[in-house]
Formats: sequence, structure tokens, C-alpha cells
Amino acid sequence: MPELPEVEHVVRALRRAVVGRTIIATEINLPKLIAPTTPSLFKRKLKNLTITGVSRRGKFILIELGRPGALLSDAERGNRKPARQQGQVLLVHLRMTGKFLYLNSEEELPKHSHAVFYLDNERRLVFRDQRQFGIMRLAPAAQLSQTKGIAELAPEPFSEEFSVDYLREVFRRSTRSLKTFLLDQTRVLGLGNIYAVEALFRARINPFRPVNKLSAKRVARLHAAIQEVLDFAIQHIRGGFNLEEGFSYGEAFERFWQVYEREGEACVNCGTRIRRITHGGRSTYWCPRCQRR
DNA sequence: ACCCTCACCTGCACGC
DNA sequence: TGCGTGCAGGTGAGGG
Repeated sequence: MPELPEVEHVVRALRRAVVGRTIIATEINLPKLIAPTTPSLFKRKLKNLTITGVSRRGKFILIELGRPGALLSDAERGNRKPARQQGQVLLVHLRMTGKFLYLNSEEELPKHSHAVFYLDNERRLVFRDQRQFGIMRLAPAAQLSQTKGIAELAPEPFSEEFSVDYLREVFRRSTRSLKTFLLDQTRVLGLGNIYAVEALFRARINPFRPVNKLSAKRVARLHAAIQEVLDFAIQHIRGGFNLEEGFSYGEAFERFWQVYEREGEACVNCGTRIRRITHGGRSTYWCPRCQRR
């Protein structure tokens, strides 16, 4: 169920745990996780690759892989090619329930462990996913930015490209409602249902307003609110990332939601009851007074 | 090009 | 206890 802040924490935890490790073997228990590749081909491609880095693009986790020795200094590497030129990237999207675990050799595999990476330190990196929506794909590092799914993504929310002007421009060309639009990763990157709702509350803008009907002032307020909500979440997420106990993003993080899952409760600003409506199976929460149409 | 609904899955909380 | 319903922090396909 992660949105950008949770994915960011998974990336940091993975980076601390597995960069420099080599994949000895791979186990795939759910072929559709890696489709259209087959498990046997996937395993063969990953075998003996070293994890050279872990990063993120939107909600995609990028596990960078190279030949062993990719992390060595130039002198140690001798005349072998740098990793970047032959590197692969394992793209992972957690979707709703995807999680990574880092297990030692005694720990039992929990239910829904669809992929297991055996590392050269007797440990296993495990991908679990109760609802089976998550996906994994291998792509050549050199073509990452042209890879389907990555190429279409909007600019990173903390990049210079994601400016008030950018937001005004994409809003101008659409009649969709804010709530729908903010979830479109090709327009605004990183928000999911919770942070979209929270950003709108913070900006005091009605979720059902068409994006092309927003005043410049409101666009600027929303732009700030998006960055603030994401940044606040990244700063305040705690727990669930403890390497000694294995890690997953999780149930343990601090909740600071002001409207999400607060239907019927008093608005923190004005005391009005928070409302909820569902459309397409997704809940929108808002304060009818602070976020008037 | 857009917009909506549904489909993909499992599991949990709820009411009867 | 069971069984039906609605809902869960995501996205893509397929229809209009």
C-alpha cells in the first residue's frame, strides 16, 4: 500500500542492507510476478549479479545490478568494464501489499513469499505480496529512462522540473477532478490515495473541483501542500525498517493523517465533521467547510 | 485524447 | 460459526 514516502524508506533500508551483496540464486514462486519473462530465464539472468545500488523513480524501486567486481575501485577492477555499461536494473513495484523482508538462514519463509533472492552472506532478500498485484521486471540500465512504465512518469515531486508552472500547465489541459488527477502518475508523481487526500486538505481545496478551474493562487498552494505532505511523511515515518529484525515497510509507521480514515471526526481546523465518499472503490475524505466547492 | 468501470487478488471487519 | 458485503495506501486494459 505504499506511496512515495513509504517507497523511499524501503529504498533506504534496502540500500543499507544489500548493496554490495551478490545474488547466488533466485526462487520464483509466482511466475506472473516476473511475466512475461519465465522463472528459469529470470533466475539465469540474475545469477551471480552484484547489487550495486538501490534507488527510486516515483513508486518504482530500482535495484541496480552489475557483474561481481562492479563495486571495486578502478585499480582492483583492472581492465574490466565499469558496471554501468553492462548493468541491469530490477524494477520493483510494490502496488498495494508488496513488501521486502531480509531474513537470516534460520527464519521461516512467511506466506505469500513470491520471490526469494539468496545472497552471498547466508541471508535472503524476500519479496512478499499478499494480493499479488506487485510486479518485477529486469531492464538494461542504459535504457532505463525509455523503459515502459518509467518513461511516462511525471517529474519527481522534489525536482526543479516539478514547479508551480508545470502544475499550472498540466492542470490547464484537463477537465478531470483534482482527486483523480493527483493519482495519475504521469502528471503528478508520488501521491496515492492517502497523500492526495491529505494534500488537498492541507491546501484547503475541494477534491471534486476540475483541475482547469483552479486559480493560480490555489495551484501554488496545492503545489506547496504536495511537497509538504510528502516531505513530512518521509521525515516522520518510523519503525518497520529495523535491520536486526528484518524489515518491511509497515504497520509500524507513525500516522499523522488529518482527514484520511477520519470520517465523522472533527476537522482539526474548524471542528466540522469530516466526510467520506467512495467512487471506483476508492475513498475520498474532506472537510466540507475548509474545502468548499 | 480523454474518462469511467472493472479486473487483478487475499484478507479483514462488519452485520445478520 | 458461517456467510455475504464492503473495503484496503495501485494501476492497466477495455469500453464509450
